[in-house]
Amino acid sequence: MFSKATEYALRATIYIAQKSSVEKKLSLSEIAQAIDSPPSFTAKILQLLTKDNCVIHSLRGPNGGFYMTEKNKQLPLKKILEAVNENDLFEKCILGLKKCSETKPCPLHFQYKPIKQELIHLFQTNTIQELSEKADNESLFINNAL
Amino acid sequence: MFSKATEYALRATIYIAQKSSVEKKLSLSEIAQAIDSPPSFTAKILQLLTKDNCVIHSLRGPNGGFYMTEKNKQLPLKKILEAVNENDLFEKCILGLKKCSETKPCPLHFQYKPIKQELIHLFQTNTIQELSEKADNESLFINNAL
DNA sequence: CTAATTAAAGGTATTTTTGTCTTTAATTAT
DNA sequence: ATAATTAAAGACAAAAATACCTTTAATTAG
Repeated sequence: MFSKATEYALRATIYIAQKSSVEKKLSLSEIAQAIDSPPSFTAKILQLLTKDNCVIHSLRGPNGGFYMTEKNKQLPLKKILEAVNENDLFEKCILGLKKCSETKPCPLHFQYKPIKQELIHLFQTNTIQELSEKADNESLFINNAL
Repeated sequence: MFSKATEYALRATIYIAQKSSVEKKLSLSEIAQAIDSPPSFTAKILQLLTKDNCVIHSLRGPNGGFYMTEKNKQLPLKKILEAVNENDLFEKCILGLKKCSETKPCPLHFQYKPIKQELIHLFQTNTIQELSEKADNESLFINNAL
């Protein structure tokens, strides 16, 4: 479904939302370990997420790291997809046809349409905060450990 | 969403269902041109689809080519995904977590679940025949031409 | 001010996916 | 039988995704 980059972006952001604040920043190594991702590759993805301070913030130096403001945490999940340039995933034709549209539909177009819209809805309506709260509770998790 | 290989597999199969029969076989070059895919790469994918004569049939030599029996055309789209080993796509966790399950769900698990099931349903209930009939009609198409 | 710490930036390496090309085998028409 | 035609098989190449590593810049603690 998603690329590894996008999966790491989603997991990392949920983790940062859950554990960080303006006062408490998280290091790259903590994040990568928590979400079970390769540190250096994760660094690249976190950089994308900090572009324009859009989704997460970062600060260099001792006690620096990655963090989110309360405002950031209110952003929809869609913002994460935008940051890693995978926002158009759900807009694409499921058969990979460039010209597929309402007026020139592929054979699956109208059956895929409602599903596509549910996916878009899912990422538009859920805030990062909401997801991180779920990850707090019970058996919900975001790492890959046994 | 899908890999190029899977997109080509779906488009090629729909085309073969639409245009071929036991009496009328289609050459690789015709198929690749019709669905706008690289011929040699498409050959590899068609080979997968002919394994065990599962989805399509092929015959070498003059007037040979690829074709489907009426029985083949009654198969669900899912068979195509199985042939190209992308059948488990919809089973996977949307966050890429190996251990995500009903009892150990990721934060998106229960929201993604119904969507996942609609996708599975879509590929299980639609036969190749049904899709190719849609591609026959009106403005429905399966190539990438203008 | 200096040293330590941390992310940013950029290059490199590996793996996977996608795409191409050549040779072989099967089939058919003559 | 022979030549032509077609897919199968397998080697090879290019591109993209993933992963790693080194240097630089920013920040802070002392």
